[in-house]
Amino acid sequence: MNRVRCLVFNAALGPLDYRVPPGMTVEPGSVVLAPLGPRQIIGVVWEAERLAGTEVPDHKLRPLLAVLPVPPLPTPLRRLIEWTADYYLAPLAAVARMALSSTAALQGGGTITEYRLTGKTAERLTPQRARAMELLDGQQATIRELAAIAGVSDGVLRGMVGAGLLEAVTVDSDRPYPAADPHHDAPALSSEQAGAAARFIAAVNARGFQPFLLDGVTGSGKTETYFEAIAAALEQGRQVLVLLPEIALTQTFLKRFEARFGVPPVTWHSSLKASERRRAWRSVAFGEAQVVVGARSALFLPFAALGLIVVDEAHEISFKQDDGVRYNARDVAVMRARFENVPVILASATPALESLQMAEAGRYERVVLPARFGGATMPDVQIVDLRTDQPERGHWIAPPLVSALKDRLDKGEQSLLFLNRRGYAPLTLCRTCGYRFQCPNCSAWLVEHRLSRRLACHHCGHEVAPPDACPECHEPDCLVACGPGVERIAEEVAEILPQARVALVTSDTLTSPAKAGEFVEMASSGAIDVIVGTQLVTKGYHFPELTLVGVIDADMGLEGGDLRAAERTYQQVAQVAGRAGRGEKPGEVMIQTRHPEAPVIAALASGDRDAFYAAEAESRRDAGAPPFGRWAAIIVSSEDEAEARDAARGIGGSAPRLDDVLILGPAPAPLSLLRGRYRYRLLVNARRSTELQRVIRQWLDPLRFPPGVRVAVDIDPYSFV
DNA sequence: ATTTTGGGCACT
DNA sequence: GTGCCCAAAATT
Repeated sequence: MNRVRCLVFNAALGPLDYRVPPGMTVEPGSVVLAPLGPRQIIGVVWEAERLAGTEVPDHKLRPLLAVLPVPPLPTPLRRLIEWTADYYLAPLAAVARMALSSTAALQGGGTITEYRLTGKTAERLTPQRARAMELLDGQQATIRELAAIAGVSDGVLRGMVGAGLLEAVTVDSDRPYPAADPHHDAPALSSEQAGAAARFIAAVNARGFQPFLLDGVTGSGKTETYFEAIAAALEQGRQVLVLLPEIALTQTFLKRFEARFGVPPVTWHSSLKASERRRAWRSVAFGEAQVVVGARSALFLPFAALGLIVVDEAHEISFKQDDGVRYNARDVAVMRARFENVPVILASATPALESLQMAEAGRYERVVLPARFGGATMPDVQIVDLRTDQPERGHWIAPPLVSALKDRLDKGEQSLLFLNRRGYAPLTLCRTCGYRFQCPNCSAWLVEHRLSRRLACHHCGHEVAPPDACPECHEPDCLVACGPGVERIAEEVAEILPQARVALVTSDTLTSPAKAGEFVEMASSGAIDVIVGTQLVTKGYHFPELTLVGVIDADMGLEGGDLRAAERTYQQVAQVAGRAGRGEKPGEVMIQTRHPEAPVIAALASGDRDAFYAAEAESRRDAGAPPFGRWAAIIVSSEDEAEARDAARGIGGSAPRLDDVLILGPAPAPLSLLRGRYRYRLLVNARRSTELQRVIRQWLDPLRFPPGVRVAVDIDPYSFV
């Protein structure tokens, strides 16, 4: 009997065996529809020897219902799915689901109805019909498009369909994307860029696994360099995946791509509509999409003939997914390249220590672009010590930065103030009774958003209108905003420089590509004097007139639950500093801090990147932190506080006692209440050589928990929140 | 995850 | 015996 093992899309279910009915052919990777009880589910045929399953006798097997009209998931992708599930301790079905992320795509391509002239003529025509007959000659499009071309209403055309003058044609709506031209507008590269590009091109042509660390200062032209590698892959007729942090997927990047290759790339991100998602997924699977630029989820697309992977801004922590399957797209990208047997380029001006270490160990080839493109110089960095140069009461911009801002305004140059905190103020309290506005679902303060008149939780989306009186003591007009957010900084700038044109740039103000485009347009044309923004402004933008960058609070990132706090602060400040002086005029950066002596601040001041990385490496080595040791977090959550605590204690109580594994906790997680769930956390710290996943699997697998308790394991965590 | 099943219990 | 609720088992 012809039986196959299937991975079905249900994380609670193991692999299931089915019978292949006569006349149906399947192979590993085939996407199939299978019966399950009274229901139908989607599954993927898998190599039986790779999926442990309980033996079921032949007579119990039910036949598969259908093979879905998509190419089988390619072998390298199946190996990647297995690796990801194994490494991140995630159910195989949950990972496989990420690869089949468009249900619509699995049902087949979409169709739309277009119309064209039949060639028949009528003896008498109304003026509109005559006009349409003339203008629509040789055209084929939807009714709406034809109506626009002919300058008549839909009704006229529908009448013509009825009269047999127009005929319907069903066309594939998932039509191929226009072809990218590798030679469209090849730029002149500096000799350093050309050298780097040559390395990448050679690797693409060699068609083998080769990881690169493209390490180049901000403004050194990394993008142009890897564009040449993309061109090489296109010439071979192979596909390319470019991963970007979601916020860098801007019009700016797409325009640069279009300028180089003549057409925009295929994009993939979470806000695609179902039909766009279907079109993109299918064109990737059938090998038609040439270059896909996407957020981390693009990593699991079913490329038919991948030739190159690029991870830009590879240091970005947003490549780490923090719910569901907690994978790091940067690391999974390297594994995908390995299974696909293609080169992968990790590009960054501020690489993660983990990536630098891999380069030093010779596992990645390091390609360096040490200087800015076109002769621009690196900005001059100054430290503003907030302990001696105090801002006025209720203000956050210190005197030296105030005078620098005035100076730029006088000269007609642009400034950028960076503070990684949305809203007006992070805390609102009652002056009379001390009441603080807190989220009912999370252990977090509500952030005041003055522009939208809301108090909002940044973790769960809870919002309330700010009341006039204190909810606790009912005293009117007693609520005070504590601490700064970007809105408040913008207000302060307006106060200091009343004549300046100030733009506020956060995810609250740049809510659409159109608004982002508008901002870029205004900033480039000199219609903005001061940009105040969150990390949204730290990347992707290039404003030649921007000569001053002020970092409002460089110490902020050093607090909070981040294992790599110093590194992240370094990266954020270095990235935002890199916006300054990219044109002909040199840039200046002022960093406000209360800890000028902290190694990360000192390194930023002196521009001595190597010293920072060396010091950071040393402290990580001492702490047994990555890349010298390994971390994992176990997060136990429940809507019931006691239930979560008991489950966490149960896990702690059965912890293995091993020499090279240190287990901390359980303790309440820093965000002990998140979206209505109480959370406890254990941290596992192990030597690099430890088989951490095996230890955790053997530890947790035998344990059973009440139905409301969720236990999540985070391998290589970034956030300890 | 969803559906089916079966046991315990109250009620007729 | 029947209906109902909830927990446990099965789903290939």
